[in-house]
Amino acid sequence: MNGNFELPFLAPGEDIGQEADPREGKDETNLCIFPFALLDSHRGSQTTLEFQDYIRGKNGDIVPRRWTVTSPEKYGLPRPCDEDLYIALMELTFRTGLAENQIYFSKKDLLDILGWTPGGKSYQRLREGFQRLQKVQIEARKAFWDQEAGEYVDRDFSLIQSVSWGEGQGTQNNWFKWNDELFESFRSGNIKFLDTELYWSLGTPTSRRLYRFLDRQFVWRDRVTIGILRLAHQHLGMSRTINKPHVIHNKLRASFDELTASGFLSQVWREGDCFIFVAGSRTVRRTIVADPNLERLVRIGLGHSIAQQLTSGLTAQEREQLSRRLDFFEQVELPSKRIRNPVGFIRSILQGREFSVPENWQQLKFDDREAVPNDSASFEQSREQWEAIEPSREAQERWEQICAELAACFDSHVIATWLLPLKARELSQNTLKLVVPNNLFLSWIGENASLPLANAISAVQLSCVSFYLPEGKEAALKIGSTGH
DNA sequence: TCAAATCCGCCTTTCCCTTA
DNA sequence: TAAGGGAAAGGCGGATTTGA
Repeated sequence: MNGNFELPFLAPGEDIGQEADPREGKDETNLCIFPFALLDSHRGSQTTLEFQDYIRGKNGDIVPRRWTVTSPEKYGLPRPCDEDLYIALMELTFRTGLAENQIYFSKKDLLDILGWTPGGKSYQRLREGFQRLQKVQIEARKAFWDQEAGEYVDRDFSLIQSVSWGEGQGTQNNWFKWNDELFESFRSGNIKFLDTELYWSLGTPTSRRLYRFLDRQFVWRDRVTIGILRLAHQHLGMSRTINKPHVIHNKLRASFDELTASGFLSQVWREGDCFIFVAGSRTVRRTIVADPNLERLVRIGLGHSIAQQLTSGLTAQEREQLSRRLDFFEQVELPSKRIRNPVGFIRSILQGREFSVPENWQQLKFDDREAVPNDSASFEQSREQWEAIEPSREAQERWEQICAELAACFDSHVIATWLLPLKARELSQNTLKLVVPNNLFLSWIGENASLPLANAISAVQLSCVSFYLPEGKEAALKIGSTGH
């Protein structure tokens, strides 16, 4: 299940039935690595920003990754306040569960999220911010991972495609549309959680950008070592004229203190020309969740904290039932019924703990797919065999390590949906034996994850992963380490 | 009628750049 | 390495307009 479903259209201003949780934000995974805005509004005349770092390419070669941001002189480059606007727009967008690319808003709501006082120049800043996000062009060279091609690819895009700035109040005439490619990237799962309560509490643009960058890095490790100049110039966007490590260190001291005081960092120190950051207790690793249902609920549109609250305390059996209930909702109810308020619908299911689904609905649904058995008896048999498989503890821990490595390539819901459910049966002779629930998983892994998986296997020093079906039959797919 | 939206002006803050 | 100047944006509060 990849959650690839459409939600019914919501009219402007229509209540989506979700309790807004404005502190649950999202960030596009590429936009937190390289900046798209000035760090300092005082460099207003600048119309180009260039950033570069290096990644390991398809064949293990070191490939330069370039990120060029340009803007017409008339509008200028996005400013720090425009970056805040982007975070606020992401909050708004994900409150509607990615239902539509056309997002309606009230100016007052946006100002509330941004924490700007309604009045003064706030409305003007808002309007100009939209214009700059619309006019900015990003040329990303080898910065986007293409799952189909299995390599990093080039992308040219703006952030916002169109904006309607109505004169009236409310949400009737005020809307914006994300750039199609960017919106598709959100839908493909190239997004991560952002603790916006922490984000908005940070006092300076530098702290906010450092937080977004490090939060992305902490997704798959606790400690980040990075060259001082590289961090300052390529990822934070500080002026290249500030090129002495001690000067940069002094400028970043306040941000380090702020992030340490907030609990996001536990320690940060300088070793030669590098900074070493250690994640603190507030670094939330939501990208790999123990309960895949949680990610699915968030994707449907529930706020993370609400989803967490409603799924906490479920027994293993109830979690399994909920998973099947969500399958039924996504595959049968949503396409066939006119559910006006899917978020409210799902909440009522969770609150009532009513997870039952009609008998044999999977048979009807799965009959269309060659990947699963096409009679209910063999389907049931296969499911029983799958449930009877006891993972080996050592092998399972190794598999979770591999999944953690893959967080650099795939987003949470992808890992939670397609990879974490696999059961690691055995680890012998440096080979990990994994059992997949059905052929659908095999074909997905073969098509989308072969290369990243090979890299991850190499990173945890294994030589090979082989796959088995629940009935014990070995699959043709086998992935070996790329390494050394 | 009242909340939302807009306009305006003044003071504060931020940060690059220069100089000692 | 630190301090000060300067330029530009941000913050804030009050007055006014708009529209449901």
